[in-house]
Amino acid sequence: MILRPGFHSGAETFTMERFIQKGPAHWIINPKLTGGKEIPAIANENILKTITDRVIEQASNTANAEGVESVVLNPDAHEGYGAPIGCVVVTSKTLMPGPVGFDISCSMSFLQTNLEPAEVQDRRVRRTLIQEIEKRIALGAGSKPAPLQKRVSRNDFNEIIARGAEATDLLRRFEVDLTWGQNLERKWLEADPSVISSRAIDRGFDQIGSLGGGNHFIEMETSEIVDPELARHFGITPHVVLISHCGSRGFGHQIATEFFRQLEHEFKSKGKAFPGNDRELVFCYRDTEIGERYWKSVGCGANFAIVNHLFINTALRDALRTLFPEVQCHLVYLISHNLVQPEILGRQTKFIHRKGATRALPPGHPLMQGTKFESTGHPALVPGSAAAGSTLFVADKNSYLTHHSVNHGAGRAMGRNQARRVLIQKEVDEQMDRNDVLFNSRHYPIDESPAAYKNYEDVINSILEARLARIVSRHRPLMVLKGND
DNA sequence: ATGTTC
Repeated sequence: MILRPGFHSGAETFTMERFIQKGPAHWIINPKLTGGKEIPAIANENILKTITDRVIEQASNTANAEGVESVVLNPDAHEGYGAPIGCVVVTSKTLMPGPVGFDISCSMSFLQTNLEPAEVQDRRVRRTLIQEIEKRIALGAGSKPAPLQKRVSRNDFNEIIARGAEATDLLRRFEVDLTWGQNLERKWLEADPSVISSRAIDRGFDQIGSLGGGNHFIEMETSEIVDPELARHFGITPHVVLISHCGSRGFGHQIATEFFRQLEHEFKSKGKAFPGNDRELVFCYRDTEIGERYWKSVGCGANFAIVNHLFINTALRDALRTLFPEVQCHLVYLISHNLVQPEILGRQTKFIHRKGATRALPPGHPLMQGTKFESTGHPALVPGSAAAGSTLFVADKNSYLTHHSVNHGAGRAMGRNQARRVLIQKEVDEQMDRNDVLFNSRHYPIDESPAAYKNYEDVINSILEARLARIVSRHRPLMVLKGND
């Protein structure tokens, strides 16, 4: 049992169990801390220590919001705005912009190549590849139109946010490999550009095909196959892979900002209290005018993010081709971890909000019917850090505990300001050097240092011990590109 | 996450 020292209640001070164990790496937050709500947390004992009082408070605030039926914390849980990052929130009638996040449909993608690790071992080869990628993909905050973006017209942009990966003629024109579309989730919400503000379109227009900053990244990694049968089924081989993390840039941010503002105004004008007195926990009913607009808007954000990611993968393929003209690339999967989607839970369709949570649907799930993942479940990629690399999972028998989700990463162990205070730049850079991981800047962003994240092995072990998911393959970094904000 | 403060 984990004790919470110095818990204050009125005049007395006592210790209280913060978590109660339900199974291997499976706990609930003590209902006395959550107004009686049962909030599961997936964590081994080391990870449990990273679930701070503030995360518990945010999880409790979210669970007690009108319309919320379930909140679950994954091992990467850490403080967010409104709801913690690394959580799943289930509703039936309400939609919540907080448990989706500002970066609507932020996603991971996994591009399998047929390059041998030996072919990119030479540092000069990797250095050249970094330069070729930088020529094709804008990195960092703001708008720095890249070659692919410059070919996008206003009409193209409208089609991108309306149809996403189903805009096949457009994608063909941009030389996106259309076979990649089979391995991503294209049936999104009912996207409708007519509800999107001109400001959101203006912000997004210059940014399609760009990476962004913060924790977004592109990494080249080696592969180690753990489950040969599943790896073969997914198309994963022991060759070099390119994984990337990016979202909907200023477009999704603007959409989210507008809904937070509108809903805050609506709550205030009706004299309605914010859940947990936190304005970032505002919500709306799906069957209202604003609910309808949010639904259609999130669809547009998801479509932007998908095409953004397809453009990035196309640019990565083209960068590889400059050195390896015959290289073959196959998109294994592209999956969002910031989204609300309708999914069947039990017998009913619910709104599953994943905020920094990766969907991991099991074999036989209705949404997998007719796909190559029907008999296996789909791949769920969990990046760790530029030192730890990443792991590709598939759902295991207990994935129902998290409504079929795993964490979206290692999760921050310290805030960005704290990281800048306590970490030493020279040591961060030297660690990358020791690991022979090349990066695209003079200094690795210190607030993105592996040391700023939770221990990846503990995070992975939490997933495995809880039997949420099992490992298909593991990947170690060779080089990383980040926006230098 | 983000033209990092309506």
